[in-house]
Amino acid sequence: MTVRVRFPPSPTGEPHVGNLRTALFNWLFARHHGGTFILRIEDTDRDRVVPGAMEAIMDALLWLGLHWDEGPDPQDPTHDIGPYGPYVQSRRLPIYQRYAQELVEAGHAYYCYCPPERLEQVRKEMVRQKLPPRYDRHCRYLTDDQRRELEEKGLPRVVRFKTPLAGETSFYDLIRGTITVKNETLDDFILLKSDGYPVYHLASVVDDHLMSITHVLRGEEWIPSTPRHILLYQAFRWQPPHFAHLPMILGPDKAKLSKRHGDMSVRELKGKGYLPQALFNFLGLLGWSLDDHTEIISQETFIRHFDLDRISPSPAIFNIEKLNWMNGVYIRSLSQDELASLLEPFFSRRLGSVNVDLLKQAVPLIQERIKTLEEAVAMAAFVFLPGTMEYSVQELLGKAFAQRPQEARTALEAACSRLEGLEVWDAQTLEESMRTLAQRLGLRTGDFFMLLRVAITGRTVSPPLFQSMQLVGKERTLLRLRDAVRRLC
RNA sequence: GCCCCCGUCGUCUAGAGGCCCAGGACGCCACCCUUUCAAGGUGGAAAUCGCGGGUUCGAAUCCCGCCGGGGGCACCA
Repeated sequence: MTVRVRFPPSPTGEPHVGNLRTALFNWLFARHHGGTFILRIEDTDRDRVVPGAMEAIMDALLWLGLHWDEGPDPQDPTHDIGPYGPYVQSRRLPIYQRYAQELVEAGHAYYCYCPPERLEQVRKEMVRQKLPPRYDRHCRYLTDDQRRELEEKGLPRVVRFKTPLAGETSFYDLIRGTITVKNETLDDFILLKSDGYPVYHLASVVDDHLMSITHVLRGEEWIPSTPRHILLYQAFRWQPPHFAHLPMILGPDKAKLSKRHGDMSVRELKGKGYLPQALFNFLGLLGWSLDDHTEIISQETFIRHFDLDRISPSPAIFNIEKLNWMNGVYIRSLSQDELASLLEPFFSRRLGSVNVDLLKQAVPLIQERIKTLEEAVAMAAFVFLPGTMEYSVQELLGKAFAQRPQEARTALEAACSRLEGLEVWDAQTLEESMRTLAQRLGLRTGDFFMLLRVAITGRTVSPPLFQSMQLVGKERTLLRLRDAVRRLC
């Protein structure tokens, strides 16, 4: 039997790394086993559906390189790819209604006419008695006459599952082993809402069966509802798929990742300049390991080795520091041209369109200094900015010249006249020239260079000075040095 | 309140009875390199394997209890 797995997001907002990790593990599992990876959109809650969210999810998957074999067509999401469609649940309503009806007829489900207010009341009363807040099964025991009467009133109704009152339900989790729950702790959950839409439990069980899903790999927050799903499979007389509940990804506060952790959204990460390869690698190691020492792992290697037996059952905190490091590793592995073209949009967004050729030349100066693409802008802006830089006199003088600003001025003036006469303007010449000048002035090279650095780049931390000067060019370099002199008058 | 899951350095993890007075990685500290910052190199601090009982010649690894953390309990997924 070939493996068929699915990633079933609900389009209710920005996808975050937790969602993406689930998608990644499903994708890796499918690829490793030569199986099929399916994208299914679970949009059965009309109130929570956010316009554009479905597109955002698809963009995130594509960005990471997780292409699906079946699901909405990325070119045109109103169409489907694959033989088991539609893959958007709101387009499958009649199917769920038919199966709900079947369950009612088979005596596994019943209509419930209880208004929300009554349910609320019941729940409150349960809590007051320190009992789990559950439905009291009122409508389960309606007589035929009562039922007919309510039916004639035309009251809105839902379909509820007739959960067995006794016994227990268990399933084998591929990561955690057997998990058993007493049926008496379960209630008669809703299958079909009064608006005719199915609830998750029904929709996912029906679809997983109809789509021949073999393995359900989902977050561990689903463990408590899996017994209900098992009960549904039994009621339908269907063979349930295998289950594996993945460890959750937690925020730094050790709580489940949610909208509250806004910076963990894929859009945010992409916007800050994390590379998809880095995120892929990082996420792949959150709950899974290749061995006891390998950290940088190619997509091919992941596919070759990924399996469920090396997934850890315990939750993991999303450690952005490690992602930063890993992103730096991947940035350094890029070619000059690749990095330049990735950097281009970040620069032009902040500085207006930039000279791509100049950017390409600037890449070697920043490549090993950045952890995210976004950082490059602040680090290399001085290369592209016209005119003088912004900084304080205090920064310019630093500790070395704080007590002797006149010496700093003299040094800068000397640098100006020395540089003016320079015929060749490359890093090597500049360095030789400035080194001898520092010696002549009796200044420590470090102190003197820092003066130049702040004047030319506007910062006390910058890429190597002379390569920077080379890129900035003679004209702007002199302009900025003279400006620095002026500030010291 | 009830049910379920989880528990090895701050964090991600290796470990499936002796190879472990616990290995790797991020981060942190120091030194080297060095015009700043990085990158790179070398070294270091950092887990009494949540706690307490067993089982065993021997336990991070098996069993029990406890504690702690998290998740679930909707006409949300």
